[in-house]
Parts: sequence; structure tokens; C-alpha cells
Amino acid sequence: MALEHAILVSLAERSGTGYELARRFDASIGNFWKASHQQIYKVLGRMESDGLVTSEVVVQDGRPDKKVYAITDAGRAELAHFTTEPSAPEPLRSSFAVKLRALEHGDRDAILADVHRMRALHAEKLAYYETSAERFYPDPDALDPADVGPYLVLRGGIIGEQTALSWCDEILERLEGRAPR
Amino acid sequence: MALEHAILVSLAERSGTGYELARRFDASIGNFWKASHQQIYKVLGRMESDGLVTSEVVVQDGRPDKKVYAITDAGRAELAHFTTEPSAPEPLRSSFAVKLRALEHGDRDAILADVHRMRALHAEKLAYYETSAERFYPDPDALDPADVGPYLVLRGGIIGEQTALSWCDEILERLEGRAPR
DNA sequence: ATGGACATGTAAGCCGTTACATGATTTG
DNA sequence: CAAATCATGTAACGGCTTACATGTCCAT
Repeated sequence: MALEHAILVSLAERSGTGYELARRFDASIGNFWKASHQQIYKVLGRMESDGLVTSEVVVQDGRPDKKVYAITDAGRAELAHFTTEPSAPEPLRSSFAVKLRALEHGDRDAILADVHRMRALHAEKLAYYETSAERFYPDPDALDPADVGPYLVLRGGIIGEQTALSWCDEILERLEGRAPR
Repeated sequence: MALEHAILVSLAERSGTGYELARRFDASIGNFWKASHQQIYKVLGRMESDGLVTSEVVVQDGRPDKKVYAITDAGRAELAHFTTEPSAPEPLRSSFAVKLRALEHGDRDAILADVHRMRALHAEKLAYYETSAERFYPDPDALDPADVGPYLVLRGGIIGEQTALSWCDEILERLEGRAPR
């Protein structure tokens, strides 16, 4: 159950409300660990009972009150302990691959259209990652030590998207008999 | 819920028992869609109620009786319909990436050891995929049409593992300050 | 006035994992 | 004699999604 740990990482970087965490999961952490706001609220509640985080209610006028969560020493200890455990290889699930495997049992044109669609999505995500990299880590050889982990994760995202794009191109080349684009 | 569809693809390729399907999920389909035998049995039961598959009990001596499942016309129709739907991008989950992001909050040596471990796992899987490719598709330019989908999926696995390996190497280079291996 | 951002939740239900259960045959 | 393979399931539990619920402020 690494959602806890993803939340702990996020809170170790900066305290925030459940709402803020949900947005961070949309924009950054969520690139390698997805979670909805509903689930984040639920897990935050449990983590507070477990003493991994504390919350402080901040009264706002004109806006709903908010609960700012912060990581505790126990939370930091749990996070540190988590890093000592071997990673379980995540079971991967790709309905796109299932669809591709079903090529002979389905609608070839629809699948091709889907490949084009996937390609565009990956291109978009790659562009987003590359923009982030240039913006936040313009000089990767002079990184603040605190940035090394996040930078390497972003690099993983970049080469992952590049590979996904190459895969789409290879599929299109073989199925459409020409180089794409 | 693409497990159904993964099962349908598998049964469209060849009929088989729940047990056999579970092993195929271990060896081939499972490379892009994981499922345990317990879950496969459960879903097969539902799929039979829904008329997507039929089963025939085969009595064996010396061995437990087995139920051989086969795809029905309704199952084929469902599979064909599935291929016309746009793929939902699977939310990716990587506890390894969470760990890497937690580099500054955890045990650097343990994380490095984990990277080495992951690298070995990916190398192993890549070797397995490459062996499969050579064995089943020695001449990719003269594929049986029924093999094109499976071949392209395998290609995706291969370049995915290559990328994972490169990522590990990049991490090790940056964290250990030298080329790995 | 409509919609989006801010802010926090509950409820229902499926999906999936882990553990348990059984029992014969083949292989080392 | 022990372990793996063949073969099929049930039960309990937790994770996660989808839908629902509420209410204010700000910008267009």
C-alpha cells in the first residue's frame, strides 16, 4: 500500500491540505502514483489515527476552513523504513496492449485510430515533462541534493514517454506500412 | 474492467481451463495484464453467466476433472466491440519511483541496492522477451497476420524493458558516479 | 447567472489480494 | 518421502472508483 508513502513523500516536501495533495497528485506525484481526492482524504484520516501525520485546522474567511496536514517524526520514520524495503514490481495493466493483441479479433481501423490517439497523448505528456525538466532542473549536473530524486523520477517519465511514442510509431509503421508523421 | 477482455483474447487464441488461463497469464498475457487464478475463476464464472464463454466438463482419470472454457459468439462480439473503444490510459503505479523520490528522506544505500535489484529483474525479463521474439517471430517481416498483434505487444515489452534498464543505469551513474556493470 | 476553483467529505459497490481448503499424481 | 504440478474453488478484507453531497468566492 504505497499510497501512504506517496503522501508521506509529498508531505515531507511540503505540508498541505488534502485538496492540495490531490492537486499535487494530479500534477507531479500522480505521474507515477495515481489517487483521487476521495481516497486521499480517507487515507489521510487513517494516517492521522496512526500518528504518521498531524493536522491543524486553519480558519479562513470567505473560504471553507481547511486542514493542513504535516508529516510527524513517526511519519518520517515510516518513510525512511519504506525506502529500505525492496520494491515490489508493480503488476502492469495495459488495456491498450490487450486491444493490440486482439488486432485479429477486432476492428483494425478503430485500433489504428486508438494508436494515433495514444501517440498524441504520449507526445503531450512528453512535452509537459520536458518543459518541467527545463524549468526546474536547467542544469542537471548542478542539482541541489534534495532535487536528485525528483529529477531522476522525471527522467524516468521522459524516457518512458519517449519509448511509448517510439512504440506507437513502430506499430503505425507496421500496420500502415509507412513512417508516421 | 479489461480482465474480461484479456481472458477473451486468450480464449479466442485457444480454449482452455481456468488453470491453463492462469498459467498463460503468468507467462504471456500476464506481461501486460496481471491476474491471479482465484480472480480468473471468479471472472470466468461471471462471464459464463453473461454468455461470453461456455464451459465443458472433461472427466479425467487420475487427475481432477477440468472445465474447458471456450469463447462464444457473444464473447467474440464483445471482444470486437472492445477494440472499438478508445483506451483509457492506465493509471501507473510505481512504488519504485516513490522510493526514488524519497531519496533524501530515506536510506540511500538501500535505495541503491534496490536499483541494482530492479536492474537485474528488468535484464532478466528483457532476455526472456528477446528469447521469445527469436523463437516465435524469427522473421518479423513475414509474419502470419494472426501474429502481428502479439508480435507488436512483445515489441512493446522489449523496448519497455530496455528503457527500464537504461533508467536504472542513468540512476546508478548519477548516484554512484560511475558507469554500472 | 454560469462555471470554475476552493475545500471536505460519505456511501455503495466492484476489483483484487491473501489466506485457506482439498486431493491425486508425478518427479526428484 | 517431500515437493511440485494439476485442478478448482471459498472467505475475508482492503483498495479504489463512481456517484452523491454541500457551500463560498471569483471571474466572465
